[in-house]
Amino acid sequence: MKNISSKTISRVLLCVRTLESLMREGKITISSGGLARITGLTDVQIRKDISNFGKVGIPRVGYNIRDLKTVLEEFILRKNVIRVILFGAGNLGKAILKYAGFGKQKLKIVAAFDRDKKKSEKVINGVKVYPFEKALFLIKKSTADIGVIAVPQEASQEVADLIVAAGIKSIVNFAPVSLKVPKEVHVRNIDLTIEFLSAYCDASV
Amino acid sequence: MKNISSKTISRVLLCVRTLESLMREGKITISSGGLARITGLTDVQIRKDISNFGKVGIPRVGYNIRDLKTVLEEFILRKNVIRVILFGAGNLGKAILKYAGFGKQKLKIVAAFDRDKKKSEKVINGVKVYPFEKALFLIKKSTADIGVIAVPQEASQEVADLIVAAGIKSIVNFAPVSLKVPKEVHVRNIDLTIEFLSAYCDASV
DNA sequence: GCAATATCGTGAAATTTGTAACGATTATGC
DNA sequence: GCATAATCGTTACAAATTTCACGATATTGC
Ligand SMILES: NC(=O)c1ccc[n+]([C@@H]2O[C@H](COP(=O)([O-])OP(=O)(O)OC[C@H]3O[C@@H](n4cnc5c(N)ncnc54)[C@H](O)[C@@H]3O)[C@@H](O)[C@H]2O)c1
Ligand SMILES: NC(=O)c1ccc[n+]([C@@H]2O[C@H](COP(=O)([O-])OP(=O)(O)OC[C@H]3O[C@@H](n4cnc5c(N)ncnc54)[C@H](O)[C@@H]3O)[C@@H](O)[C@H]2O)c1
Repeated sequence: MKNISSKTISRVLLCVRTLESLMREGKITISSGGLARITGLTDVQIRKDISNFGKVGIPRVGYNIRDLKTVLEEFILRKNVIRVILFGAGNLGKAILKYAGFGKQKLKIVAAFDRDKKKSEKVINGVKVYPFEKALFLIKKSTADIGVIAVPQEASQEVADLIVAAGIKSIVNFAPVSLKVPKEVHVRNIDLTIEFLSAYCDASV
Repeated sequence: MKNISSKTISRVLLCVRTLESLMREGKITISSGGLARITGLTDVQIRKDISNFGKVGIPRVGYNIRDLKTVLEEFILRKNVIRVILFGAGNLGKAILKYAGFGKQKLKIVAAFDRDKKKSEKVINGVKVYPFEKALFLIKKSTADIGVIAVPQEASQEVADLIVAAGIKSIVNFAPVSLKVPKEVHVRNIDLTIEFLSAYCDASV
C-alpha cells in the first residue's frame, strides 16, 4: 500500500465521522461535493484521499455511504477495537473517562492509572483506575494500542518511558512538555494552551 | 508583515513554551540547535521561523532567551491578555475551567455558560458560570477573543451562531461536528476521537 | 437507444512547506 | 591581533501537498 500521509489520515477520519452521521440520518449515497460542503474540505481532495484505497465511487451517483465507510475504516483502522490506556485520572483524565463517544467509535479505554491513592481503586464509567505502581505489570499483560498522558508535566516523561517500556507505539500527550521517545514511537501532542493561542493567532495574524 | 502560516505559528508557540521553561531553569541563552533538540523541530526550521520576526540571534552565541520570547510574543500574540469565553461546563468544560496553566500563559477565561440550571450560577476556579440565555447580552458587552465550544454536538451549531453573532472571530470546537460559520471566522476543531485514532493510524499505517 | 449531464478518478501544474548549503558574524584561545 | 570554531540568517533547491483540467462512466429524460 502507498504511504498514507498524516494529513490524509485526519481528513479520512473526518469523512468517516461524517459518513456515520449521514447514516444516522438515513442517507444512502453522497457525492464528493456533498461531503466537501459538510466537512469544509474540497471535493477534489476528498476524491484524491479516497483514491488511495481503491475505486469505490460510482460516476454520476457518488459514493454508497455504508460501503465507503467500510472501505476507509478497513484500510486505516484495520481493527475492530483500538485499546487505550490512560494515565492520570485528574480533571482532564476524568473527562476522558466519562466521555461516552469513544465507544461509539472503535476506541475502548481498557485501564486507567493514577498515582494518587484517593483516585485509584475506583471505577469510572466502567473503567477501573489502578494505582500507578501496578502499571507496567498490568500493561505488559494486556497489550494496548495507545497510551494517553494526562498527568502533571513533571510526571509526563516518566509515564512516557513506562509506555515505551510496555511496547506501546502510539502516545497522545496532553502535558505541555516535549517528550523524549525512541523514533519508532509516535507522539501526538495536544497542548490546549497552544491550541487556544493558535486559534487566536490564525484568525488575527 | 509577511503572512505567517498556521504551521509556523504552532511551532513558534511551541518555542515560546520551551523558552519559558528554560527561563524557569535559569538559562540565559539557547541556540537554534538546542531548541531543536528539546522541541523535536529542526534547527533550520527554527531559525527560519524566527527570521520572520527580525534578527534576534547572535552568531556563535545563539539567542537570548528572554529577548527571543519577547520578540516572538510581540509579533504573534500582540496582547497581554487573550480573553476566552467557554460554552458548556460539563466534564470537559470543567476540566478546562479548573486548569491553572492557562493563566500562566496569556489566556484568561472571562466567562462560562451552561444551559443546565444546576451548573450555572456557580463559580469554578474564579470563573462565573452564567445561564446560557444571558450569553449574547453578556458577550457583546465584554469583547472576547476566543469562543470555546464544549457542549453536546446537538447544541454546537447554535452556540457557534451565537459566538459569531457576538463578533468573536476565533472558535475552538471540541464537538464532533463541522460547524458552518462565515469565512472571516476561524474554527479550530479538536475532536479527541479523531486525535486518538490519528495517533494510532500514524504509527501503524 | 441516445444525447445530456453529473460525478468519479487521475496525471500534470502550481503552490506550499521543508532541507541543504554557505557566506557573514561573533566569541575564544593562543 | 589572528586563526578557529560555533552559530546565525538567507538563498537556492527539493519534497510534499493542493489545485486544476479533463477523460471516463453511469444515470436520466426523451
Ligand atoms: N485540564 C485541562 O484543561 C488542561 C489543559 C491543558 C493542559 N493540561 C495538561 O493535562 C495534564 C493533566 O491536567 P489535569 O488538569 O487533569 O491535571 P490534574 O492535576 O487534575 O490531574 C493529574 C492527575 O495525574 C495524577 N498523577 C500524577 N502523577 C502520576 C503518575 N506518574 N501516573 C499516573 N497518574 C499520575 C495525579 O494524581 C492527578 O490525579 C497536565 O499535564 C496539564 O498540564 C490540562
Ligand atoms: N469529555 C471528553 O473527553 C470529550 C471527548 C471528545 C469529545 N468531546 C466533546 O466535547 C463536548 C463536551 O463534552 P462533555 O464530555 O463535557 O459533555 P457533557 O455532557 O459533560 O457537558 C456538556 C455541557 O454542555 C451544557 N450545554 C448543553 N447545551 C448548551 C448550550 N446551548 N449552551 C451552553 N451549555 C450547554 C450541558 O448542560 C452540559 O453541562 C461534546 O460535544 C463532546 O462530544 C468530549
